Amino acid sequence: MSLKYIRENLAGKLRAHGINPTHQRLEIAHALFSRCEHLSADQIMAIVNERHSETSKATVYNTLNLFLDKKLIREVIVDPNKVFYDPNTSPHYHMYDVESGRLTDIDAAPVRVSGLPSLPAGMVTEGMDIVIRVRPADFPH
Amino acid sequence: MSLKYIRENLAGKLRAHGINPTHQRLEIAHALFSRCEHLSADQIMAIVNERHSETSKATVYNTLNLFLDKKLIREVIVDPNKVFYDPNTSPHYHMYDVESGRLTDIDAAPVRVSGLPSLPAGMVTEGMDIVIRVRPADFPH
DNA sequence: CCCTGCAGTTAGACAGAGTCCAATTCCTGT
DNA sequence: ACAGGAATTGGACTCTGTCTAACTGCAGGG
Repeated sequence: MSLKYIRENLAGKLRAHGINPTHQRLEIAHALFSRCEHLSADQIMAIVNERHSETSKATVYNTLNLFLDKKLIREVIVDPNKVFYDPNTSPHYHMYDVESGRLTDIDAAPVRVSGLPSLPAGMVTEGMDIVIRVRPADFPH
Repeated sequence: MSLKYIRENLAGKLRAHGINPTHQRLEIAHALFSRCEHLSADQIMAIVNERHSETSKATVYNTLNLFLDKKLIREVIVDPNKVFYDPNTSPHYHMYDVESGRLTDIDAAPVRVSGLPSLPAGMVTEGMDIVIRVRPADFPH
């Protein structure tokens, strides 16, 4: 599976979500989807501009918000300082290592949650986030 | 139950958590515990300085972080822009109205979660956060 | 009663994430 | 080649939160 192949897939993926696949958008999508990690905006900008500065901060944010809007990626809010962007849009939850800041996926399929109250009238669920905060056993509390 | 009574309780509460109850700390504790809501740092500062400016930004943040440290309050991270401080330290989860930004408690007692994977070796759980994101049914998607 | 010392508070400078805007560049269709 | 809309850009700006160095105020000892 060549890089070219990945990129062509990416362009199709963007189009499938109604996004015009420009050069910068492909770069950013590639950063997110090639390594399947949770990245923050500044990490993405660093990756995209590794060789030589090609993409501005404004574009990175524009693009990420566009991707969010078109439901190509998800936003994970666990750290008060920054948002993580998650290329995995299948139902899943997260485990957050508070020491290292590392974020791991938890498949939602086997998870069952019961005993939740019913929603207030006129409200609908957008989604449910579960974050398990963990730390190394020897980490100074 | 007079205001005085509430305040004396508060002072005791702070002392019980190893916090020296100064004037500013009591003001901030009162803002959080009298109305049992989820407030952000700037909301707290606005409340405390309603009459005349008495408490600086630095003190508000110092105090909130001190309260967090001493486990008098909890931090709720649902909004990318700001942290909410939660005076309710009993086990509970949250419902977040993405339109209004309003945050409501969900008692943890009746809730059961099963099917979670086991923790990686050497890791311990700090806690589990569940956030149900809701919106009005007629809210423009 | 006045020192001394320390905990708490303060203003303001600073840092980092994210937004906004006006100007420019890039495409695409003709 | 050209016009027009979409995308991108740098830079200024806002906002949340932190840091620092100076200041305040109180408690305990002489």
